[in-house]
Amino acid sequence: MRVSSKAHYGLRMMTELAKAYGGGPMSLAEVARVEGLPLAYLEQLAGALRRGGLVESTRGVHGGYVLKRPPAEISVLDVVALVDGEVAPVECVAHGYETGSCMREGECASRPLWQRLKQSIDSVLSATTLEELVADHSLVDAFAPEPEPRTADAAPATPTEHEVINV
Amino acid sequence: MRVSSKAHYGLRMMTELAKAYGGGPMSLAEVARVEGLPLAYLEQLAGALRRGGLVESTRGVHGGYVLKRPPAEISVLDVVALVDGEVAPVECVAHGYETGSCMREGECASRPLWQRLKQSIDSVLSATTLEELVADHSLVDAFAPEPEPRTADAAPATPTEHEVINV
DNA sequence: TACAATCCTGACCGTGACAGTCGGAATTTC
DNA sequence: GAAATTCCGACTGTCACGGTCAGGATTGTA
Repeated sequence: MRVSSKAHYGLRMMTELAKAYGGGPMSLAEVARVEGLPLAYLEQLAGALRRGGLVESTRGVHGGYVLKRPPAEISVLDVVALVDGEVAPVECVAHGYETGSCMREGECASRPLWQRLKQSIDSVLSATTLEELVADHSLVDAFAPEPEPRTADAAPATPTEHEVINV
Repeated sequence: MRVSSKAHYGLRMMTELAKAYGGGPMSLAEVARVEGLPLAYLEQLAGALRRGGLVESTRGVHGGYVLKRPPAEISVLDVVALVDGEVAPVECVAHGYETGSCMREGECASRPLWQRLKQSIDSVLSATTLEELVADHSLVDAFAPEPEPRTADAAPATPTEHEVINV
């Protein structure tokens, strides 16, 4: 139940491109420098994002990458799905699943659960756009130098935010 | 973004124990037979569940495992967390995370997102108990001998179930 | 025209987690 | 004592992940 750092890197790259949106293309070398990520690795991820239609590339001296759609129209899910493959907690709720290939299908007690889980994850990830990410970021820069010290030691669970699921 | 089959196995085992709840202990050999899982592997998982306080074991000829709490009071999250380790999409939102060990902390644009995601996952997983799992299951057994033949060829996605998220 | 900056591709590789096995010890019942 | 069980540690094979490398293709600039 982890987000791969591949996806994480992809997201950071896309965030940079989102910041640069409107201007000229941004080179991977620049992204790698700013974010402190290995260039050669970014090239792979960028390829996936391009093939997926999220970015456009131009070669040559002042080349680089540009978002194909405005940041507000690219969700985190779009990015993660492209670099990481489809997000599905278990094979039988994946997109291309063929009925019957699991056996246990009739007796499987937990499939509805996994479907709920996938729904929930998809919902959260598709509700956040690149625009919001860069917006949050500048916000964090502006305010909140310290992240609000808790009174007592932090409680492990946070049942107070249960309604967060109704996005 | 997958549930390991470790967690899946653990859940299947716990479901069996939930069915057997109220009677005597159930042996792993029995679980392995019924669920078609490798015994030696189950032993590892059972150990984790026992150390985590979810089950109780008795050795010897009629020994086996028993749930320590009624199925209605054990959530899927309890099980997954024990066999799989804490469920956190990314390190910096994990339970034992120490502030400052990430660097990028100030500039990190996506941490709130991961926190939302974790919340969402936790919420779904802790909302389902073992009791519900076995209940769903018997329901499936009782009705629906055939999984309702679709009229046309099955549609790949199921956008009709979007409201499934509001559980 | 040469060169430098880019994208682009495929191959390669080390490490670690996962899934699973094995052998044997300890405990209990019959 | 024998059989059924839990318990434990060590071992292993496979595979995805994270990352590197070498080189080719394309394009702007001097």
